[in-house]
Amino acid sequence: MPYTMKDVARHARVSLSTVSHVLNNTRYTAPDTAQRVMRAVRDLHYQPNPHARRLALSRSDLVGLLVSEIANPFFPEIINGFQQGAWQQGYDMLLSHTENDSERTERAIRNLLASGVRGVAVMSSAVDLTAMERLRAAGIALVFYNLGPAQRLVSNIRIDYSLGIGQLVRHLIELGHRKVGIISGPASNRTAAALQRAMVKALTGHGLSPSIVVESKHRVDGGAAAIRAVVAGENPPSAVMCGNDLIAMGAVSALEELGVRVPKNISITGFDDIFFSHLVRPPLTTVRIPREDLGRTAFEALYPMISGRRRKGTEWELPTELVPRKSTAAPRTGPLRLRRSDFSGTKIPQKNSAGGEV
Amino acid sequence: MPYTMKDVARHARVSLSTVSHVLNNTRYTAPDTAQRVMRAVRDLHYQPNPHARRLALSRSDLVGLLVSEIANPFFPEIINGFQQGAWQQGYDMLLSHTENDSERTERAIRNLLASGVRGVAVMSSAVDLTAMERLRAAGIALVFYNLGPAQRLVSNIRIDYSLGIGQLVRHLIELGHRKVGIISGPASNRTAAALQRAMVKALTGHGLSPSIVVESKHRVDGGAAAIRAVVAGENPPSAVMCGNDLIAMGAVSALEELGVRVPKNISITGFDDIFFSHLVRPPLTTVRIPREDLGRTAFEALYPMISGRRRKGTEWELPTELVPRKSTAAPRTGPLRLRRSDFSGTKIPQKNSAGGEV
DNA sequence: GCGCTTTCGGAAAGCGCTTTCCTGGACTAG
DNA sequence: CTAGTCCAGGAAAGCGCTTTCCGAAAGCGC
Repeated sequence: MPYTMKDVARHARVSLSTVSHVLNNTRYTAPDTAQRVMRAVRDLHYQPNPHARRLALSRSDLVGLLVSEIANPFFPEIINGFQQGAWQQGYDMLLSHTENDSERTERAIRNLLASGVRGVAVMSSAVDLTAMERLRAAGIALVFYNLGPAQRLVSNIRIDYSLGIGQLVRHLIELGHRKVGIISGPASNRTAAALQRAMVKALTGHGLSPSIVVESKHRVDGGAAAIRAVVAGENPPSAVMCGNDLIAMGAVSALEELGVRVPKNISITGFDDIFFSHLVRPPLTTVRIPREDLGRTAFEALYPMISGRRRKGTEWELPTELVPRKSTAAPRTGPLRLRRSDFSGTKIPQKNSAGGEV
Repeated sequence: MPYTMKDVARHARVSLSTVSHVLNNTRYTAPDTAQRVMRAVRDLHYQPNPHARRLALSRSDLVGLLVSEIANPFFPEIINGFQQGAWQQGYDMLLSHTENDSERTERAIRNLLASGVRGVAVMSSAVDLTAMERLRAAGIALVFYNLGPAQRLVSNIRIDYSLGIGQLVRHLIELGHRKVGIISGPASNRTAAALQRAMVKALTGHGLSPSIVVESKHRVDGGAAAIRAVVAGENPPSAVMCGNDLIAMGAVSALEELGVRVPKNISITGFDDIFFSHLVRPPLTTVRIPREDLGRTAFEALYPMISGRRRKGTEWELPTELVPRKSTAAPRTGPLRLRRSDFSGTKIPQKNSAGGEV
């Protein structure tokens, strides 16, 4: 059995309340009394019981982080950044993942609620907003990702897609591309829709419009299917911008099966700059979202609301940035030749453990 | 403020204790009384306060999962499997990551201890064993990964490397390889050492011995550096088995920079079968560790110890299996030609956010 | 040196739950 | 009809902490 506060009090020859006050800095205590307490704490390796503490406070030192899937390569850095921020302020993180499953989401929300988290960062746009409303109704601060506007107890972090996408489009145009296609994420996904708008707008800004727009799941298999549709059309584009890196990877794989070389015959770009995007062949030209910052910012956005400083949320914005690699090059000169697919290439599993839906 | 048990009791016109007993099934209650209670629970959407519960029980329904880094692609499936298992038995998971940082580890352990977890699965071999002893001394059940033997409160899950490695070596030999090199993980890492032994033993079983053994960090940059050392030697091997997939990916990248084609000029194999290993070019021939099972088994191993059924730990074993893909082929016929590295290839960051140290 | 304020330690209630102990009533047996 | 036996449900203590309130001692001005 670990030591309790009573043990510390006895050891330091003070009362229970004094120990608590010293530990929490909640009222002035004579220096040598405080010293005695601290000594006792150290001597006994005393650790306050967090459950008792939370019960007594009837509010916790917990903040939740809700992601869709742990296995999604988009999240790890966010988790780290968030936790770092939380720890720095003496908060603890409760990590929940929904796996895009309503039962699991339900359970996660209940858990969050019952644990008395002070705030929750919802780093997934594929999450049910009415469930979120339940949290807010319970007085829990929220921070969303690409949802607006800020309101009471709700902050919002907007990703400035236009910045990175602007650079990307300029990059493609400088390479000589004039026919650019888009494989975007599912239209039902807020983030994917916003990204697609940014892409179209950037093209329009240069007097272009997308030669084709295809929708795809944010996954490798989706990208493979989508690119087949793109190149099957007559006069396919010389460059395709994908809604995330996984789509792009799937596209590259499928193209290889079709005998189309990337970037020689067609340029492909990703989005997110997940860790593996520099490992695939060719390394992906993509746009980076500063994900560690995103996690840290998420906590920063939560903090004023949960520490009672300012209940009203605020808007945050994070930039994006082009990361040029090897999957883009000057456009091909002749027409695109496809090899009749013989299905001898890499099998791409239909259901991947690591999707990319965020 | 959420409803409390008192509210439920009032609503159901029974006493507090009856509610508790009904909820926990801890003594016989007349059917209609129980019904009334359950109705009240549903009507109020009552959720017990976990902190109060844990305080009262002075033991929690928590099990810890300790991993080294969230960002490590080795862990996501393990986390999922473990959580699944825990939830099924009504336990909750506390996820901690050490980031291979002693301060963070210390904090994680303290946290686990203070939260009163009943057991901890330590799914990282790069973790300080004396710290683990502290947990065990506190009566917390442990399950390790590739550490033996089982003892009081300590179970162990052994990965049967020999199975998959045996298949892998046979695969290489059938392709015609006779000179096989090894790039293993750091010798200081239990798991890496065990894997290396399995590789050597499998080769020996076929009358071969490794033509060269190089040690590397379990990371992409380590693999790149290691393969350079391997091919720099005279008469380099025609196939190289790597200690994990990241090493293999680094090796493939570095070889490409050197103008060496994989698998045409040299065969490279990985280990772990992380998600991305089928996405890199060429898709990696590797050996799969059933990681979701591993996570689930970790909880299963913990369960008898924490439920008081059996304090003594047990030994578990999980198989491994060859996953043949495209990074292996018949050996080259002529000598290995290197292009003088012009450093124009992909830059491989020295410090990756996602290492592979487990 | 007296009455005032200030300072700081301690007692005690309460957070929401579990669990032991007890009691009042319904039943059974003689 | 009475004594003994069950059985369902309630009262209350306690888990380890926070926080309010109280009071003793010290400090101060006059």
